[in-house]
Amino acid sequence: MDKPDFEKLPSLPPEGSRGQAVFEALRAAIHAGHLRPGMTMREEQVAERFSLSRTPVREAFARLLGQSLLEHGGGRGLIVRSLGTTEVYELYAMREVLEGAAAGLAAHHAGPAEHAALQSLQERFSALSADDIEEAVHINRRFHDEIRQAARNRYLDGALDQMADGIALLGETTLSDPERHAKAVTEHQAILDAIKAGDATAAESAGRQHIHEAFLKRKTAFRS
Amino acid sequence: MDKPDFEKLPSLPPEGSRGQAVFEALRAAIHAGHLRPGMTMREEQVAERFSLSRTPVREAFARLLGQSLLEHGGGRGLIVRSLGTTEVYELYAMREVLEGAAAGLAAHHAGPAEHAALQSLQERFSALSADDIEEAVHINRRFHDEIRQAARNRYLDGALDQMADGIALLGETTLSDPERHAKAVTEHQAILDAIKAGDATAAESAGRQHIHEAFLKRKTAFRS
DNA sequence: GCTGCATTTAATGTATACAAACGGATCCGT
DNA sequence: ACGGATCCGTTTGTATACATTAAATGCAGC
Repeated sequence: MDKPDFEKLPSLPPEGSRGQAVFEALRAAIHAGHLRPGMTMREEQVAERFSLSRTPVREAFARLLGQSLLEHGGGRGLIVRSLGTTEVYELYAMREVLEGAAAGLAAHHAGPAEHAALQSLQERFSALSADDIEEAVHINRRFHDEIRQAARNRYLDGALDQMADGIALLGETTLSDPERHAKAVTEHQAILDAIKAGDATAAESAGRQHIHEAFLKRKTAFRS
Repeated sequence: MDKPDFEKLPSLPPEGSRGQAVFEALRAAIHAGHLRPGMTMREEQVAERFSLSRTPVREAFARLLGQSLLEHGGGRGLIVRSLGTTEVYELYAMREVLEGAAAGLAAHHAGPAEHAALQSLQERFSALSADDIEEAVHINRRFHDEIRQAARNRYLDGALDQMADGIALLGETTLSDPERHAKAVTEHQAILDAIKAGDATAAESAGRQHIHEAFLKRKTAFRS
């Protein structure tokens, strides 16, 4: 249970209340990998780091606990959750469903502007060299975000946010493998084609398949 | 923006911290219909009602805000969220997906004991007289809960909880109509048959269809 | 009589002080 | 030396007091 490197934590966004700002900062830190599963934090530590009192920190912790990003560590602070193999399986099973649903809904609702945006992202994604992992992750995220927006469903949005939190806890991306990147390009193309054709059933199927492939890749990474 | 009848609020469960207790009490009050959309609450009001300070109440509010059950009412307290027609559409679209997924996963994972439990609930549900709405709602909920448990996916669980919160905000059940009850019996039977047969595809389809029918019923109720 | 601004007021946001609960270490008894 | 109970320190849980902010109100000017 090592301690996080608080120096690297992002500073607080000035918008909104401090409590919400702390919440977002910690969530961002987990997503950025600065806070990793197993790390422990005390309320006072975080409060000092951000030059605040414990009160807004507690508020942030309450929300993070509610989203299962943190858990009580008995006497010794709060712990960044780590996912067991069962949970990873469940996470990907759910993500298959949700990304499938997002693609399906996007096929219904996406307009020409969104088709073009997706097309552009897809072209940039496929043109990337295999070693530029950071950019690949970035564009991949924007591609999926665009689909999510086109789906126009705030509940789906919320559920996908939960998925993103879970994936963040897992750490390393599956896109680090060049072979996986190449496959992802093909899978994205299938999703995009179905969305442009307005074929919800095909889009849903392609979306599910895409996550399923990522899951298979993730599973092999486990055993190594 | 009337004020809630705080007298009818359930008392605090003794387990856990007071903050969590308040959270659950308020959530239960919304589900029970004692707190209805548009009602406003101030921190101090709730604190007095439960003989607490504002601190644990704030913690509860933070979580309720995180789950979009409450929203800031500007200067005048917090407001129980009310759903616009767009959100209702989105809610049911998402619920179709999730209940479908639950049925599909249940078809994979459910064992004989769960088949029997579902069968029993289905028989009790179909035997109900048309005017016993309260019991119908109760058994209906247990039926869906049983499927959810059989699905064995905690992320799906969380997402369905969100759906339940949203439905609670809508108020009246669609089961109040005798005709709807009869249809629901048939639809439940289709889900049950598919689960018992281990046919995930059919189960998912039946689950979606069931929610879709409820949605159609809900839409007609709007216009009245 | 209406509009705009200043004032007032009531609510939330934050800080600090205190209480309770939990773990860990130590000391006693066997 | 080993087991157990107790003491102590640390950390969270709660209460209260203070700061801040945003809406409501009243007044003045037009």
